[in-house]
Amino acid sequence: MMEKRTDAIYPGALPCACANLRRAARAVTQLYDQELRPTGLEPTQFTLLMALNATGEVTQGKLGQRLVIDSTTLTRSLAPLRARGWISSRRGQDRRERLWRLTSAGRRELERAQPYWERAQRRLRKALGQDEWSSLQEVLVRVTRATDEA
Amino acid sequence: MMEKRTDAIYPGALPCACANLRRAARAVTQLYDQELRPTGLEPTQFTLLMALNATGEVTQGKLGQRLVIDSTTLTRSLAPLRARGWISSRRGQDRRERLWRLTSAGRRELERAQPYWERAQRRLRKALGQDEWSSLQEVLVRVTRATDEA
DNA sequence: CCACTATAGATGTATATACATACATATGAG
DNA sequence: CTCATATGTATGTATATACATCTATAGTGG
Repeated sequence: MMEKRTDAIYPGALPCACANLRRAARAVTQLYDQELRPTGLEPTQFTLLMALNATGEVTQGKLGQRLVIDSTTLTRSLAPLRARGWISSRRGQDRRERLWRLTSAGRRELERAQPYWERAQRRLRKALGQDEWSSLQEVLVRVTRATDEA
Repeated sequence: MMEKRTDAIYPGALPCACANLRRAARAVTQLYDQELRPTGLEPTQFTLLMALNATGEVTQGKLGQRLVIDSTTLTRSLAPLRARGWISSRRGQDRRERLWRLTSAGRRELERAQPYWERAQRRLRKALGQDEWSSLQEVLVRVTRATDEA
């Protein structure tokens, strides 16, 4: 179990932007993971269900672009969700493509998990304050876009 | 290989702060990984060398607190660095503890890799602009701290 | 139609990461 | 001092993640 960090080293800025970002991602992932625990969903799995719910049927490649996940990584990340019947796929007109969509069981699962996710969101937003929360979201989108132009 | 995202879906904000953060971390990690490739170091490995250089000799637990990495995760993440002779460890007064430090070979390795890391830093800073770069670093530190209080 | 080349995804392999649990050592109540 | 409990790390197991490479399919110039 991760120890509370408060009483020892209070994480200061790291000189490396990548290290800073990864560290924050670990910290926040742990918070969301904790809240989502009762649902049995990993944060990543919840994100995939939510993304498919938002996009509707979408190819593996486009889903990867939206989430900045290598499309070959998705081959494996999506497999357990399919195994549980929450998503399904079919071949597209272009038979190389795989089109994914949420099943109705998947939609129900997403709805079941949503309150736990909302609790995580509220918990972080409250600890951060509304202003920081907003600027976090904005700067993250800009960073994500910037890497594409860099 | 990750595809350029520009010409298809331009990553918009995700409703989930955790998903946003993880996505940005993936994007930025790929940029740093690309620049660090010639050195043979993974971004995480570079971060560990840099952190040990900054702290001097430190226990595994404290190192984990600083980087928000579970200390048992470090058991495995540090192993390859020790195998290559860049770090070494000894037992502390408290014999349960393991104290880690950079070797002189490790310091040389860090110096060798530094220019590549700096290239990555410059590349991201340039794409982001100085203001966004600064606010990124600040908000990330606050988020990391907030999870400890949340 | 045919040979090239390009693209979508699958598979092999490796690192990063956490949690549950196990083990060794420390520490405090008596 | 001695036992009960707490703490630091190691190990078993699982997910997340990427890249290199492979295969199947698509698109293109002749």
